[in-house]
Amino acid sequence: MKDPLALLPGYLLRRASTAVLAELNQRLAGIEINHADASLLILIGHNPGLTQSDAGRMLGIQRANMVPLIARNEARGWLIRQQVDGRSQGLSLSPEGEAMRHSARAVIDRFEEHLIEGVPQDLRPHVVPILGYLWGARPGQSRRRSRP
Amino acid sequence: MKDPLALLPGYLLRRASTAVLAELNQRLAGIEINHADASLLILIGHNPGLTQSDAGRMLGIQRANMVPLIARNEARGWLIRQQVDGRSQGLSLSPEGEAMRHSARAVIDRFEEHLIEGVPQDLRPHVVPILGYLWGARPGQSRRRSRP
DNA sequence: TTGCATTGCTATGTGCAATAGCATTGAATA
DNA sequence: TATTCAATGCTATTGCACATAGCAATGCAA
Repeated sequence: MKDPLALLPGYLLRRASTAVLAELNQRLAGIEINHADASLLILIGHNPGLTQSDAGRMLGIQRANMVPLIARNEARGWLIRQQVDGRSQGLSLSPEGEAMRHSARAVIDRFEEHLIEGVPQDLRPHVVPILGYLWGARPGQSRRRSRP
Repeated sequence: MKDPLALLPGYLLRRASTAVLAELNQRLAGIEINHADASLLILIGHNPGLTQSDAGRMLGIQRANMVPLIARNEARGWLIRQQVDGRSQGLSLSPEGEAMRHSARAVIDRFEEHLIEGVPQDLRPHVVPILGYLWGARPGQSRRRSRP
């Protein structure tokens, strides 16, 4: 009953990701939000006026899939859109959105702390860099591609 | 235009996972298989006679979701089930399944190698352990839980 | 001004994971 | 041994994340 997959970084990455995401969402459910909405609020909070398309690019979400995400957060009273262009809309947080962003941020910070505690102390400084390399090293998936 | 999420392990983990998985599937598409089926074949190849439920537990897939997975791989002529019990079925690979497992394994090994090349040499030994900790440290998601 | 890229959007399909429930079967216990 | 309980494989359904194709309106650049 051995697991021939347990040494494959790709496999471990996927298993770790789903497990970690599941627990994060479980915690975020306590304040009635999910990780996608929380990420959006945090991103907009740090970059008010950001365009819907730009936000999608930074979050790795396609334009088409941004529509329900933005609509949902606007309907919840967290997001405000204002036309900057004939086509672009600048996004910003309402006061309620700002409050929610703070709450989410607190939950996430607590969770990240808990997460890192599962890693032996001497390896902790390497966690973020390694994940960054695993992500950023993907050619064609780079964070700074200009044309899809 | 700064990214306030870029330092969060949980966020990085998710982004890295989706990016890596996408590229792996792209490569596996070259031999007409996806990562889920490939994982199954590799697992069964190393553990012939494994039960459908056991395989699901090892792969983190629920019983209900194993049904189409097994059926698909049986329909492809890769998997063989034989009743060991009135209820359990032992899984094993057909010769074609064995061949496909080898091909998949080769693609995956090449990919993992490519993946690890994106990580600076001095950090490489830490990749698998860190991912293991991030995964295995999840309480309630442990690899060795007996009851769901 | 005319061609082209961008933006936000609709519609749609696919794959993965989760839940609830079911009949059959095996195992443990009284 | 008979009864209870858990496990197995399955159906049916749901929700979510992600992808593609296409569209009208708009901005930009040659």
